Amino acid sequence: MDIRTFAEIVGVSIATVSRAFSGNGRISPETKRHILKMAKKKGFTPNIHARRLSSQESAMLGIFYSFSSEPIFDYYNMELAQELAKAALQQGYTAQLELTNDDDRQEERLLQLASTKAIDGVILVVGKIARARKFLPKISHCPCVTITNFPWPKTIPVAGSIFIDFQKGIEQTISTLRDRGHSRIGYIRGMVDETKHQAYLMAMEKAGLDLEPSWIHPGYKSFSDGERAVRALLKRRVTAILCATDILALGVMHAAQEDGVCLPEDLAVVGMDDLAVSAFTTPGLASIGVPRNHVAQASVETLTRAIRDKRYDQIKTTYSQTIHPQLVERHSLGSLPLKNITKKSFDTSPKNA
Amino acid sequence: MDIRTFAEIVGVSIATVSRAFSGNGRISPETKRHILKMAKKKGFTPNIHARRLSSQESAMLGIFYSFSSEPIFDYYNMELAQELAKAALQQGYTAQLELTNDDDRQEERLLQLASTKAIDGVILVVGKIARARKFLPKISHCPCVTITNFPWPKTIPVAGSIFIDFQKGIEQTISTLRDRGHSRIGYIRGMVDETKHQAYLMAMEKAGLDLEPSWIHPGYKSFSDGERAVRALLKRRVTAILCATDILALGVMHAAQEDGVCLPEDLAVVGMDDLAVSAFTTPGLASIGVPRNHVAQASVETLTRAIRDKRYDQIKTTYSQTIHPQLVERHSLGSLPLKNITKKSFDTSPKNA
DNA sequence: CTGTTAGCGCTTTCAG
DNA sequence: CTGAAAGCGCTAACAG
Repeated sequence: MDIRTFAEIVGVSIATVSRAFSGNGRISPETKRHILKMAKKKGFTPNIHARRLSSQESAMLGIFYSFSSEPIFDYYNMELAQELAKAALQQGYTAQLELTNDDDRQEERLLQLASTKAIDGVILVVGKIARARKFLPKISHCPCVTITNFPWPKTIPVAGSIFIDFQKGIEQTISTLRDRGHSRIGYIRGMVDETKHQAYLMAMEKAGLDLEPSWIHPGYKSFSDGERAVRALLKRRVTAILCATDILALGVMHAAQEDGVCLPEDLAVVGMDDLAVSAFTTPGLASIGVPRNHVAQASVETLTRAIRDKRYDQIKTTYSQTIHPQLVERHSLGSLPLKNITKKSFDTSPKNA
Repeated sequence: MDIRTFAEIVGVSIATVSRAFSGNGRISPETKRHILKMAKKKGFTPNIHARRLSSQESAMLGIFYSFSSEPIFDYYNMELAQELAKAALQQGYTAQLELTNDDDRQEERLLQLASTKAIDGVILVVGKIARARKFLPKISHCPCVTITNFPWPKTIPVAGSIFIDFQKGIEQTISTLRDRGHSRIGYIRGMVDETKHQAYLMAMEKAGLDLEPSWIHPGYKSFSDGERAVRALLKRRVTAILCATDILALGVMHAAQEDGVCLPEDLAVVGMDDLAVSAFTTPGLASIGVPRNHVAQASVETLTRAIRDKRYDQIKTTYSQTIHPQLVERHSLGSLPLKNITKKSFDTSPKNA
C-alpha cells in the first residue's frame, strides 16, 4: 500500500500522513493518533527508500570493520560492534554493520553509502591509518568518528575520534605486577601495537624495572605461534607476561598449561581488551579492559551530534575523546599482594629500587 | 552529483548511464566502459535509495537476532552472523544485521524492512517459535529462511528452513564417552533445548546406559549458576557432563577447576556449538560443532534462490535442509579410548550391558 | 544499441 | 492545521 491510497482511505492528504509519521511539521495530535491507528489497522508502512530519497536522511550509522582470517580474531570487533549497535539504537539510529574481507570493496561500499546518504554517518574502527588517510577526504561530507589505539592525527579531519589509550592501564599493570614480586615481565606484541609497545617500555622504566630486549616477543598472528612465544619467554625466565590482546593471552595460557606450567604460580598472564570470555577461562584472565559500552556510547554520541550540527549548518569541529582502560584483576594475575610472595620476591629480585 | 548532470557531462542519456551501472538492458561494452571510467573520474555514484525505490530491490538480506543479557551469550549468534555476512557477500548481497534488545521493536522493524523492500529476504535465527508463528504471515511476500535447533513445522510457510540437528552428534558423543569408560554422564540443559534434551535421553538409552533424573540439570542462564550445576552433578558422582552449549561448558570447566576438580581426569566435559574460543580454553573444550560456514552458506543460498524464484514468479516451495553437527574431540573429553581407563571402568561401572 | 518518458513513494515548501 | 504540487534520483518499458 502506498501513501496515496492510504491517505485516501483515511480521508486526509498525503502530506498529513507524512507529517503523522515523520513528526515534522505541524499536525494536530488528534489526527496524528487517528492516522497512526488506521495505519496499524490497514497495515500501511511508509516506504523507507522513498522516505530516505526524499529527506536525504537515513537514520543509519555505518560501522565498518574487516573480517580476520579466523573468527577468534574478530571477537573484539564483534563485541564492540554489538555495543555500537546498542548505542545507536538508543539514539534512534540503526547500525549498518558493514563487514568485509576485501579492503577495496569496503572502501567502495563506504563511498557509495556515504555519498548517497545511505548512512548519515560512519564509525570506523581503524587499525592501520594508511588507507584511512587516503579515502577519508573522499567522504568529507559524511560525518565520521574513528576508534583507534593511537591518538588521531590532526592532519586528517574527522568529526570525532575516540582514542583508547592503554598507557595508564599498562603502567598500572606493570606496577601491580612489580608490587607482587615480579621483576621479569615480558611482553608479546600484537599486530598493530606501536602505542602499547611504547607504553610497556615506559611503564617498565617508571616501575624501576630492568628490561631485556628478549623479553619482548614480536607480534604474531596465529595461535600456533603461541607456544613458541611462551616457550621463548619462559626460557628467559620471565615470570609474568603482558599480551597486546586477550586473544594472545588465551593462546599463551593454553600453551603454557599444556607444557605443565602452572598459572599463575609459575607465570602471571595479563591480556588487553577484556573480552567477555576472559572472565570464564581457567584461570580467569586478568586484562586491561576496554569499556566497550563507554567507547560505543562515546562514539555514537559524538557522531550523532556531528550529524545534527551538520544539519543545522554549524561549524565543523573535531570532538576528541580519550578512554583509559583499567586493569581488571583475575586469577591469572596471581595472588593478592604482600601475602605470599612479596617479601620473598623483594629478596629475590635484585633490580628493585 | 545526480545521474542527469552526469549523463550530460558524458554526453549520453540517463538511461544509458543507468544501464552501465545496473548491468540490465543492452549497452555496448565500449560506452559502458567509458561511462564507468568517467564516473570514477568525476566521482559519480548512483543514489542507492533512488535505485532501490525504483527497482524494488535492495540486494540486502536481513539477519535478525536479539541481544542477550550478557555479551558472552551472544558469541554463537555473533559468529554465525559473521558467517552469514560472508556468505551473503559471496552471493552479491549485503547483510543487514538487525540486532535488537526489544522483541516488539524487532518485529516492527522486520515488518517495515520487508514490506518496503528494504531487504530482499530475511534470515531468522529463531529460538522460541511462538513469536515467529505470529508475525511470519505478515511478511509472507518476503522470502524467509529460518535457522533452528528443531524441525521447522510445516504449518508455518517459509521459503526455506535449516534445521541443525544435534541428535547424531549427541549419540556419537555419548557412545564415545561410554567407550572411554564413562557410564554416569550428566546433562546440563540450555534455555531452549527440548530437541537436544530428547536426543540425550535417547542416546543414553541407545548406548545401553542407565540414567538417573538427577543427572540432568535444569537449564540455567547465568554463570553464577554454573558452580551450582557442576557441584550438584558431581555429588551425583557423574564422571562426564554434556552441556547444551559451549558457554555452559565454559562455566562448568571454570567452576570445576576452581573447586580443584581435575579436567578431564575427574570429569569429562563436552559442549555444543564449537565456538571459535573453545579450541583455546584449558583444557581444550570438546564440542559438538555446528559448521557455521555451512549453515550460513546453506541459508544464504536457499534464500537467494527463493528471491530469484520469486522474481521469476515461480512456484513457491520450501527448501528444507538438515545439518548434523559432529563431535570435535579435544582434551576436555579425556584420553583416547581403551588405553588407560576402559578396562578398569568396565569393571567399575555395573550398568554396562 | 540508445533516448524518452512515466513512474517508484515520500518530504517539503508554499498557499490557504 | 491541512492540502497541492514540485521534486528526490533512478529504473524500465517503449520507441526509435
